[in-house]
Amino acid sequence: MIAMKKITDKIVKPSSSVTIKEVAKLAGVSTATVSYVINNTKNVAPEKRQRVLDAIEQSGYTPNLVAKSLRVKKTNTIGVLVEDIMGYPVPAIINGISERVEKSDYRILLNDLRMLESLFNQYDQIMQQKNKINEAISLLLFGARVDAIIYVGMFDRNITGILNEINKPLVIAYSTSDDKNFHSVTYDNENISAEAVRHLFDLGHRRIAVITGLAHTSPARMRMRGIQRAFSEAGIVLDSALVKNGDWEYASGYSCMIELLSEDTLPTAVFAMNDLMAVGAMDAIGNAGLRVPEDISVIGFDNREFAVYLHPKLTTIEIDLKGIGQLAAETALNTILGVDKGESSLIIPSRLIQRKTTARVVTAVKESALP
Amino acid sequence: MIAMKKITDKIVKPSSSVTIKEVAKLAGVSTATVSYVINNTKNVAPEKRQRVLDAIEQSGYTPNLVAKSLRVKKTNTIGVLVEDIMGYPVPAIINGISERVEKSDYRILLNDLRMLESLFNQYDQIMQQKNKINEAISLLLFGARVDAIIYVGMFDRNITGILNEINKPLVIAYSTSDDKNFHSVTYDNENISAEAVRHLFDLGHRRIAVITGLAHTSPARMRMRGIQRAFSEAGIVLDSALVKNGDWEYASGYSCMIELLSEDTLPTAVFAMNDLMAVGAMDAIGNAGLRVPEDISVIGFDNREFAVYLHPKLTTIEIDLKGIGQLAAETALNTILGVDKGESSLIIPSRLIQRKTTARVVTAVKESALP
DNA sequence: ATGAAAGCGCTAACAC
DNA sequence: GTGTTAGCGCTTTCAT
Repeated sequence: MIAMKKITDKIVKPSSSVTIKEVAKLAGVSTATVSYVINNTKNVAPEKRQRVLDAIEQSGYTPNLVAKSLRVKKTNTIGVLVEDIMGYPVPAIINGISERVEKSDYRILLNDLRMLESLFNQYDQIMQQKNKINEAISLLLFGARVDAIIYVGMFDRNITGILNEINKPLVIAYSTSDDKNFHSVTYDNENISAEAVRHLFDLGHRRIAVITGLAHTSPARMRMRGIQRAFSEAGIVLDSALVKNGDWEYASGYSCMIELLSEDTLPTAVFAMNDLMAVGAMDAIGNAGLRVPEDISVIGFDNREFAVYLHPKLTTIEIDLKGIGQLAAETALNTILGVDKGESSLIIPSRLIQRKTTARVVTAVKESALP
Repeated sequence: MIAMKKITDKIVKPSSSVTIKEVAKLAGVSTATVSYVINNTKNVAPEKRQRVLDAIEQSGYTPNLVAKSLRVKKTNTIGVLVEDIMGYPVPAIINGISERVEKSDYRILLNDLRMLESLFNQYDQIMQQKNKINEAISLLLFGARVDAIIYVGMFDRNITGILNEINKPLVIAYSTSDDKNFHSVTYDNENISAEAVRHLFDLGHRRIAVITGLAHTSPARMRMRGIQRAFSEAGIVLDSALVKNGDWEYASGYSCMIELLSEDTLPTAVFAMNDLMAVGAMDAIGNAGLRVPEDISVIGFDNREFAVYLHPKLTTIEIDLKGIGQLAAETALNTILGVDKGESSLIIPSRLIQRKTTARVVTAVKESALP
């Protein structure tokens, strides 16, 4: 009899149709009692509790979360609003969010703004999309009733003008915001840029060129600040003729490098503000008949997947994308619980990855000839 | 007065606290009437309808979707269960799903199984994860009450043993399933592989090597079938000494190519079953002092992002990932509506992208010297 | 310790 | 054409 019961238990499948009411009847208790044991919200007599547990297993009961959400006015769902899931940092950030959120029994409602299609990289047009953003936020908040929103940017820019009358936590990941009503978690630009040039200094480089990103953008400015700090701290002067303004794209890396190559005295190293421009620079160097890193060292930023398939493998800076996601989720969750830590702008450290495109400045001596 | 009212309308913010009841009171009608106009579900007198519309705008009312879901037993949400969002095909597939689903006013509940962490590419262990998968499905279905599930695979393998007692549509994207209870939408492997070797034939190649993926996997077998078909249709024999078994990873592409290079007569072209192995092969060729495509043509599969940063740019096969996502969503939506088209296994065509690693076999004549 | 019952916000009979 | 109202499945107050 007991054995039979066990077997019966096994073959039962979860079913959407069984409710708390039926479980209650099966266990011979009230629905309230069932609710108490499910949520551990009140003491119930051990034997009753067991009867309930058995009834749950026997019936394959799974609580209807939407009914619960309606009742408790809390969905245990966080809305993840991404500018574009195809944007290179986005999946890794979502990965981090997902990992953290799952631990707390929250779910993710994903909304993809699909900005890459409509923008074609015209960053300036982004602000035109504010309405679309605010509409999505409204839907998430007042329609789906998510408990918090994580906004995942792509462009590491300052987000402003987002609905400020919102009554739920909003944390911005990757991008930043001047608006102190929101939390933002982003990565270190300045210190790591300084570290990158220090790495070049250590290798003996002094004539260091930099290919910047779009000059007015926040990351370009912050990276530049780090670079300048490293120079001034080392008492070395940065030759302004050696800084060329790119636009984050491959082609600009290529053309900036061409310009650099036409100078009277060549740089011995170049810091490109992202990997795309770094590849462009490498190609330009190669086409000019020079070699990386023997003639010119190059260092990128982002550690894109392709960095490791380049020849030689690209020395670059890795952003802890997953860490950003985790911390963003952590922050959202804490704010929901009201244990907000206060600090509104969090920064995750970045990391320099030394690969093969940077080498010591030694004229006419190949890397392979070094000890 | 009118003008003032307009201004007042403008500054009103959406608010989560206003319910249909308050709108009804504001408009001087019943909640039923409000519901009728919101959902266009019954005729209402034009002036009443207008009063309701005004009241909605004035109050900033947004329907509480969780209440509605509970009532109509339908969440307008589709659960997207991905094996790992970091898997290369996944974001593009989600992109396609998102685009399609948004049009029909559905939302996406994202669940990331994060298999990459736990698997380390031990495909065989995947089956051990069945429990985890089924648990996630149960949660989505019976907890969150999604209306359908799209399972996004990474490994293009046959999915079996998934909960078969489910009462909601389940469509498998990218992977396939023998289980005819589910729809699956995947991409073309066989025809496009045949087309790739035909491309090589057209270029005059006859000694064509192939570096396969893990031999027992479904895509490896299907691609091989396409290759063999192309050979037999052309009346050319495939030298079995020229097919080497790789494992999808870079290193295997490299080592297989090394073996190939040690043969008495070299192949003039090699078809690697993915881009990773293609790069490995290219590197081996380069290290052996030979040149791509002058000495050996190479062709990959997947059109990974890095394909375009290689030297020369990789000729490869592009899978229409976004199309897979769109069709998967379309299928799920149709099944929800009961307008299921019947066909359980859908296949999206792939596309050959001719870039610079394939060239005509002409000994001692460089590509650039051709007309 | 337990249960009866109200009510979360909405929709859809059903009655008028 | 419009309103009344029951009820979706759950939690939680309030009695007991």
